[in-house]
Amino acid sequence: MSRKISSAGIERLALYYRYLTSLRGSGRAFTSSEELGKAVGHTAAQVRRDLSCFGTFGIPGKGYPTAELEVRLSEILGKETFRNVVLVGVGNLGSALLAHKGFRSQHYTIAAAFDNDLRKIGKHLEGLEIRDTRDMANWIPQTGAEIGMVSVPGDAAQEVVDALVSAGIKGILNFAPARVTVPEGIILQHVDLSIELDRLCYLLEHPRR
Amino acid sequence: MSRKISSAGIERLALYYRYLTSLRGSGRAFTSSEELGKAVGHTAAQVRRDLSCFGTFGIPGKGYPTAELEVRLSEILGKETFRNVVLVGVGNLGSALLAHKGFRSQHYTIAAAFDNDLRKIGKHLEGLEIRDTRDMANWIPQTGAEIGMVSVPGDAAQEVVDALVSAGIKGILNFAPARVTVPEGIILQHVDLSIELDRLCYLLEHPRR
DNA sequence: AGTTTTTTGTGACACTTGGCACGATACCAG
DNA sequence: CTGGTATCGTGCCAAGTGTCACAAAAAACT
Repeated sequence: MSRKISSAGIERLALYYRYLTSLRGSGRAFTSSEELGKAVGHTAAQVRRDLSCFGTFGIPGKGYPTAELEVRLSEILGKETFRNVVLVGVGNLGSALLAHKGFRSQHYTIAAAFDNDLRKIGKHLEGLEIRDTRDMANWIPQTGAEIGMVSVPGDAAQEVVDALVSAGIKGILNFAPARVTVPEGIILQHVDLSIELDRLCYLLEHPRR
Repeated sequence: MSRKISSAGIERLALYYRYLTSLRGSGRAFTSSEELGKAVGHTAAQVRRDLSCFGTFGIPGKGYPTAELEVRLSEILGKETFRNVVLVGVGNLGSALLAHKGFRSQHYTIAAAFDNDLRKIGKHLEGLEIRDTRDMANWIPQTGAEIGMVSVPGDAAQEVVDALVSAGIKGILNFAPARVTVPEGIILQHVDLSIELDRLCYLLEHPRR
């Protein structure tokens, strides 16, 4: 067994988990790789390969026990408990992230929000006081957050990321339209809206096969 | 020459383009694969490989002419002209997308916005009247938009996507936390915020290498 | 109990993708 | 005009990723 899971595989795991939670109330005790595959748009073999990276919980002839698999996936994905996240940049996108209901159902809580705009600092949004970015080093450690979401203008991104790292943040989700660098050991993921559109356009105009 | 560009490669092209536009005012007439690579966090060889998919515009010993390369990339990415996009779902995230300044600078215009909430329909946001989702079939063709962004709750996503396809939309950027299916020939891309966080968490807890 | 059915886990394979290294090519200096 | 230097384009290779197909195992049925 045991191949290393790919980055795309992690995404699939999260999708399997989401499907299992949606199944939770239905009384279904078992599901199959085929069903899981259909639910997330991949082949049954892909599902089995992904799951096999973490041991064998399937029962030949029967499938996967839904409850058990859900628990196991929540462990693998680190969702056994709620997880605090901090947000920097309370503009349009940042506000939307603050208000986003989906995070909570996925066991994420935004524990602090920061901005450098004096007109925003001190205001409350979604029950959270917006604080000065210069206070990040003080506040972030108290929250226990290891993850930071960055939604500031592109030219402020590197500076903010550096400050987050100094404050002890270990993983960063960067929504700013700028490529930034982080020290060794810090995990960085980009979510770049314009570039997603660009990719879509390219694929529209250059049909594959 | 000429290998097919990968999906990740398209993203890199968009980054090269972004870097070149940032260079525009600087008077630099040439750049090199090494410089481009450094700017977007990849190797020089990667840059050359990506660009070589579309012909040879580099000059050995000198590099790439910035102005010419920028034009060529804008053609490849379909950015010669502004492009209309429609938005469905004017909740938190949808509003943020409407207000997002970055789209305009990347030659995208949101030409219509739809929602099914009667309290929102008819209101104006960012100079755009929010219309009833049931009118999509009438309005979308007039906009000439080929791309739709979907930011509705997960359980409404498939329905909305189907309606967009019926209205002639060819490419869909789906922000809803649900996997949807589209007919052959329609391009679909997912941007799933919770799953990006999940991936980050996984990578935090399972250091690679 | 034995046979059939279902579904898993995985070895093998094919394909994709990124990196290296080197020949080719254009500019530049003398 | 000739040699030197910088940089490109690309053949080749190595690593990573998804698919297929099949043996093995559990369950269901008679």
